[in-house]
Amino acid sequence: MTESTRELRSALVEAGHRLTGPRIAVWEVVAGSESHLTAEEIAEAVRSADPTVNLSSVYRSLALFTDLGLVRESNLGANEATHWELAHPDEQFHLKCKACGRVEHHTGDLVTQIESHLSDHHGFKASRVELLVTGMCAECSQSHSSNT
Amino acid sequence: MTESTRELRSALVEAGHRLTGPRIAVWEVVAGSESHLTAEEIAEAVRSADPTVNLSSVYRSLALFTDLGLVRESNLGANEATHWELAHPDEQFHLKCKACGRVEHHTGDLVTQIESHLSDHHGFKASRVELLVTGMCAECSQSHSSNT
DNA sequence: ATCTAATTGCGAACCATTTGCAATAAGCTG
DNA sequence: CAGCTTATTGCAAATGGTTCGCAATTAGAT
Repeated sequence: MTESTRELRSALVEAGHRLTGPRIAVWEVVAGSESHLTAEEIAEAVRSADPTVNLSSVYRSLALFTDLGLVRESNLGANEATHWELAHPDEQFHLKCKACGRVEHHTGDLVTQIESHLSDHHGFKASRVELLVTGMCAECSQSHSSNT
Repeated sequence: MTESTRELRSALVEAGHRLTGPRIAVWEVVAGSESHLTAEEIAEAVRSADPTVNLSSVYRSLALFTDLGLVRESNLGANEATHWELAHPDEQFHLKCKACGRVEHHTGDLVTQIESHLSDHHGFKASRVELLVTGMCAECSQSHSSNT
């Protein structure tokens, strides 16, 4: 049993759930990936290890992991399927390049600033911040412009 | 013809589109509402003026208006239908109260700060910023806590 | 090894959204 | 105003992501 599976088990057991094959498989995929994956992509990767795992189990595992705070769900654009990734704090937000399609994380204290501002001046207690910035990444801006 | 319809017409004509009944109806609803509406809600309101307007026409009108920059599409939570509202600048972001469900706008320069930071330090040129803060609004925090 | 409830696979259901197509209507043009 | 062309519409069916009901399976406790 890998280290990451051990972590999963303790999280599950603590919340009164069972450690099962499909859950382990889904977890390994999400935990082992740097990127944001759709349920279908996760299912595909899972099936390469165990072809019997069903798509609905993938969805169910992801929903459970989300509840437990193990993974994070995000919408990276209207009409796009939901993407999942390993849980990360709110301060880490998403930068999406509309040219190459890559989605990166960016960490800054700006999100924290927003939270304190809202709390201090407007009595709004933020529990979750979702920030998606769409635009052109440095590399794509270069290649799309005729430079000196 | 109302003032708002006139605005719509010039935007449509300028882009080579026609001013039609369904488009006017959809526009009046969106422009006349303070809140974020789903396509279904818009269709319902439209039908009270003209019951022959079809849901697909509502979708098509909204898609067109979005292209033209007249309305803004937003995801206010995973597994929720898309919501539309009159176009507004990025600096105006969304505050969603998880208790009362209300979605408000909040305007601040924080979004602009993020844009300049990304541009100056990371070469990332933002074209659109979507910021959704979920939490408890001032009123709900009060009523949910036993205060002094 | 046995037992029970949680979990799974499966297929069907669901919901928001999109699409193909024939019928309609907007806005020229004369 | 009538005629014409093409964009737009209504309809119904298709789509795609996600959820659900249920019988079969399996994790983990005894």
